[in-house]
Amino acid sequence: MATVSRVVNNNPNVKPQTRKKVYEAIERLGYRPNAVARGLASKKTTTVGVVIPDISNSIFAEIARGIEDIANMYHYNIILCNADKRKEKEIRVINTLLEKQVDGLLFMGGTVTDEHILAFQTSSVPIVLCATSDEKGAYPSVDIDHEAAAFDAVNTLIRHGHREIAMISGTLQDPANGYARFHGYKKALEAAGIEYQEDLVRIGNYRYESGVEAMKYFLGLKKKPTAVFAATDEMAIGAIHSIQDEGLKVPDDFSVISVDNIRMASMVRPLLTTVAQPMYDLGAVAMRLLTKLMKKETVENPRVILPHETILRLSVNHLNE
Amino acid sequence: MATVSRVVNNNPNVKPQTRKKVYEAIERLGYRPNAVARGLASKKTTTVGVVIPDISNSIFAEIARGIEDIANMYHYNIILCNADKRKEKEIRVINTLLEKQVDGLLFMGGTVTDEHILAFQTSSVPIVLCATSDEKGAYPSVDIDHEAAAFDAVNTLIRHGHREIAMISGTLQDPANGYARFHGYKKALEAAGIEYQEDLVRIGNYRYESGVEAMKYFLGLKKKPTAVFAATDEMAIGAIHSIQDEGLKVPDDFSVISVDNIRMASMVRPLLTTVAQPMYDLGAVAMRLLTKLMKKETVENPRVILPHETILRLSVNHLNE
DNA sequence: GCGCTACATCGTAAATGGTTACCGTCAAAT
DNA sequence: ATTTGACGGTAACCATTTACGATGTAGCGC
Repeated sequence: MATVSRVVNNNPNVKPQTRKKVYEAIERLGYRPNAVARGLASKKTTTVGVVIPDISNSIFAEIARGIEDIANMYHYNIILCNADKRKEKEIRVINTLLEKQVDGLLFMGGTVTDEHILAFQTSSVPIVLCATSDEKGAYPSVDIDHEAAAFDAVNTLIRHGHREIAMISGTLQDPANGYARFHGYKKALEAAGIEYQEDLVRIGNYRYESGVEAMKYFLGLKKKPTAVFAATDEMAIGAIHSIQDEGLKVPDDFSVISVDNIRMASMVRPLLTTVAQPMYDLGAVAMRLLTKLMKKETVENPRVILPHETILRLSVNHLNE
Repeated sequence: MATVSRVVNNNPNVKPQTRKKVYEAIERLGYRPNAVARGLASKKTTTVGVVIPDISNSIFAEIARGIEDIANMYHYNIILCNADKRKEKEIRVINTLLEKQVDGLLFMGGTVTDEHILAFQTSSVPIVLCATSDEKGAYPSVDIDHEAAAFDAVNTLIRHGHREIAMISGTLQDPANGYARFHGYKKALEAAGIEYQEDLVRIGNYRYESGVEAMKYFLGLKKKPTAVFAATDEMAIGAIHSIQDEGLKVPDDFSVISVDNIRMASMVRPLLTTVAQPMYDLGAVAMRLLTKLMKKETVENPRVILPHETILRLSVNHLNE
């Protein structure tokens, strides 16, 4: 028994000849190791839990792909749970994942509240936050600097001569895509000495339709902006179509910029100028970090901020050109 | 011990008073049931394996969402494995999933070859194919009728007066999105007495760019088609933009139709006319079927074909209108 | 009131399929 | 002959489930 265990686990302490015999028997009997029994005995399952808001959202799907690729590389499997950013569902899946004895946990979600922390604390396995972070910074995380990304986006608008800049924001309750990006907008305005005007920002829900709606509102203003910054690409694309549906042109009549760089950004006309967030890498780096933690390697910086990059395409113009 | 097991599993054979004491102890000790040990003893893991070509592909992501929702409803978790339609990776993940003692397997992939069948046969748990099916029809599956969907798409073009209809196909090696849809195209042509012309079909790789390329080719033909059928929405959108980039109009100069109905289809101008495939439902129904199989319920029809529906939007016009 | 039966409740121990610490054996080297 | 190291076997252990048996108690007939 022990010998079989050794050959299956590639333990060197077994004579090649015996090893061969074991392999033959395995073949002959159609033996398949039972990972559950192995997990019980070894206290390792080589699976990690991933809680994700919504796998059908292309951003998270891309992150998930990064996670899975790296997990696979290190011979982990992942258990995927959608939680829709609903707190009580998040807590629930965290607990079932922990019951399943995952070797580590990757958490993606909007906000991490005190209740989340409480759930995390009952865990004996490492946890890393992906595309979020906790207030206190107590947990390892990987994310981008949303505020800086938004700042850069608005700033490129400003550098193109725009001063009447509207924003289609997410809800301010959302710390990353909402609050932080909105604050980046405000700061960029402030840094350029432009006064913040409340009626130049609308709150959307990140979806295409809400971008269309918000833009309709701006189009109806007596004093129209010359450019709009959308918190996400999808809303930006909605805004572009809203503009075009009125017979106006992007970027001639309005410049549009946003943050994300989803694939669709290069599948619209005009090609969307946006600040890219490295989605695949967010997942990949988070998973890599988790593997280190699971191996109890010491990691220098457990809170990593990945760089963003503004991608100049065709939806932004110099004003009066 | 047995009593604790009983209360944790809601077995009625335990005095309410004892039950309460157990709950108290659980609370006090912070006890969390170990699902791995439970799995070993009960031979059930309440997790199912899902092999998927690519989770970052929006179609599969949507299917996956359907799978996960239903799985969750029946208290299963899912282990997600990307296999990129690469046979040897598919076989590999099937085996590791089986080692992990999943209670069932959901397989999505391009082709199911004899080697797949061989791997399936070693399984003691039910397997259902989703968005594919095997030649012999030996395994439960849920899919749409790709050929009929393509037929309907081409037929609506024909009913709009078009007779010079190009196709942007997928590779003919791919049984569903490739071969079947191509054959639907041919049959629709044939049924309308239109001669099939080889230089009116181009093979793409399902991606936007290949749609752009293929359309460029058609645009360069001396005798241009008046309409194009793309095997997938993404290629259709590429085609639309290719047309627009030449200063031509959809649908005035060219009609465009395809199959899929991804979200992006209603996020382009003009809104894409397409034959909708119920992606979420494909996943949901497949998972529901699997739950029945896992419970050893007898199922009337293990090979389900979900209906498709052609969605008339704005990318198709009557010819000479 | 007694004895018996039946049932509810609970505990015991085997089983699940591995890993691994520990020990014994054997052959080669010193 | 003794030491050493490679190799293989034994058995404890992992945290549950579950078959089975033990215990206690209530109901019933007499």
